[in-house]
Amino acid sequence: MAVTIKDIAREAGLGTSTVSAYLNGVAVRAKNKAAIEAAIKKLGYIRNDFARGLKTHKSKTVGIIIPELSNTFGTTIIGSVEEVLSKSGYGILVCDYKATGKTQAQTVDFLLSKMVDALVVIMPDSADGSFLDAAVNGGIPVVVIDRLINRSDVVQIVINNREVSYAATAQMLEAGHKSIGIITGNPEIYTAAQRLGGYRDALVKSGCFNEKYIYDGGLSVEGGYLAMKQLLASHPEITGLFVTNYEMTVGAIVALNECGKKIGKDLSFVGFDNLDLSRVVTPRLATVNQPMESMGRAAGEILLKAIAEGTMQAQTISLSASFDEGESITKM
Amino acid sequence: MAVTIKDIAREAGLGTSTVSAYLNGVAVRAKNKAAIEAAIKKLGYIRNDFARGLKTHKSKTVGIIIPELSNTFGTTIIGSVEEVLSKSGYGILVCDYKATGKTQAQTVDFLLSKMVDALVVIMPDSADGSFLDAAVNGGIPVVVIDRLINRSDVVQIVINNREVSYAATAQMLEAGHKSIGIITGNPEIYTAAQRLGGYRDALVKSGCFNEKYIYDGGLSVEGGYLAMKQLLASHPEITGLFVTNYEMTVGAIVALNECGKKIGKDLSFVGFDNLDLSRVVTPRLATVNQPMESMGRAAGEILLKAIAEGTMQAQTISLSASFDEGESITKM
DNA sequence: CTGAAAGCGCTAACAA
DNA sequence: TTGTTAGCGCTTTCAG
Repeated sequence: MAVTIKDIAREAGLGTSTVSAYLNGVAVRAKNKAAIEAAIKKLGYIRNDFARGLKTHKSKTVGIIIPELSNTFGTTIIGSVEEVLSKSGYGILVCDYKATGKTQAQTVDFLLSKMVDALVVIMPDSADGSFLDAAVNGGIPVVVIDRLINRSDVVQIVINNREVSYAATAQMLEAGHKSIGIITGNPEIYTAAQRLGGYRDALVKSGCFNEKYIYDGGLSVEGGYLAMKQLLASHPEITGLFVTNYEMTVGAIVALNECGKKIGKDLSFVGFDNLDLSRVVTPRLATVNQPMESMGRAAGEILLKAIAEGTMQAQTISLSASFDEGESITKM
Repeated sequence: MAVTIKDIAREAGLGTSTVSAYLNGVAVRAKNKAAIEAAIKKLGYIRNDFARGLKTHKSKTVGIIIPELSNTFGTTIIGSVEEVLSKSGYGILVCDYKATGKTQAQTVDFLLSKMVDALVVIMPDSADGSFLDAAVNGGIPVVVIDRLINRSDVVQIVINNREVSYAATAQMLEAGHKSIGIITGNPEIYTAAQRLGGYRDALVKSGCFNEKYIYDGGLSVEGGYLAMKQLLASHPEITGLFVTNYEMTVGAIVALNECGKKIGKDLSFVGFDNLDLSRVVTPRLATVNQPMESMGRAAGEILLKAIAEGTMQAQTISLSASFDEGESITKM
């Protein structure tokens, strides 16, 4: 069928192991090297990684699991993971499971049968980490990003959600706002709970906390939009708002525009993640910004090291998000 | 090492071929089926796709080549390709080559050695399609998306760039604008040339064409930003603007905001791709919208069919982009 | 319907 | 250094 190492060996008048050695960077006599290179070019040889992987039990690919590819935070992370890995010759096998109705566990099995050397899980479904059993039992290093799960045998990378949310909320309090709302996600989700926690801490401390000002935006553009509309209708006294992810921030702003509310003027606003959006809105949005590139790069480097050393130090890494004041918080 | 089909066979007291048959959906005696399933569960068997692929010459993965993962158009396409493919049990191997300094040809080789069953190329570098030689010679079906290349043996999916750009420009002409600028990319790039062409056609036809009103925004946010600033400085007489991709649209709007120019009021504006952005800008942006989901889905379906049939009908498919009037074009 | 056995293309001893 | 050879785990004839 395809041209194999055997064909090259015959063409070059050598044994297969010599060709294999050359292919793997082992020293080969100069004239043989030339002969092999000529044969490879002539026959158009391309290595079969399946045969190699079958032998070596290494695939030089890492699996990436993400709920959906439409999430900008997620794709940004994937990009920086890939950048690090590809420099070492690794490829990434990306699986989104939401749109396909698969579970995380099924996705892990799928990736495992593709012999991935490591796994990156972005935004795991829940704190229950049992879906990673097969991977961990198989000795595959795993890095989880964005949300903590109950496992002490993987590396987890998160941000200081609570602190930065506290800081964002405090900023509005300092500007004199007393009625501050939040649009967040289901509190069973780690990040949503943490971000709500920081918001709550700040408000409770200053005696301004009001349970009624908490809205669930389902982490989606649509949910953020709806939550914003509801908030405007039921609590017009609110003068400050904290929205805790990018998609909901987009939705909330659409709703504000539709209702003719001016950001900064009618409502002080803190959004999440300074992606395309906040660069475009007037006035410039105050935002909490996650260090996505660092998160992805860290994941890639940790995995590369783990693969090379055959072992990985389980740990939880908390990176710091930054707060950009923008111009959307007005003094009362 | 790992648990193999042999272990299952022994555990179930059967031959390996029986287990293999079961695994591949071939009928097996009920009691044997039960025994196999029990053994699989007990031993935690996961199929080794390398061994299978080595035998079958199929990997059930398709390679995706894209310049960079930070491009929203690209990741949206990837998402819908993946959605279609994963429903048939295929995985995607994603390679971005810009950030890693690789060439497209190297990326093709990399993917080929990973035994991908098909290839999707999003936004190829140039019209020179020779980088696909190895893939096509290897009999692998290829779909190219967004930009045409010089090859008659692959499927190419593009949009009606010229027509829709003509329509967008005509819309501003009809509103009474005479001085209409464009921010576009290097005309050596297929889409940039086509979009500029549509713009030019419309303006030439109405006698309003001015070479000086053409700005190169390098297809990037930064480039769009800079081009917008230059345009405002050198040609304040311009009252209408067409920006020909998403990133440059973002950049241009940032620049307008910074300069205190009101969209619609000070400058009529047509952007590209109604992603998060245009939903958020006030007034609602007029945009040319590419059918990204359809493009990705078409690519996935064509490839699935090509793999199943072992042959693919080369063709160029032109899908229609739509034009959304928005509220950013004002009558003069 | 089931079992034995021959490879798929490659790597890694081992011997030369 | 280089050639020979034995598998890696699976599918797939071919008998039974």
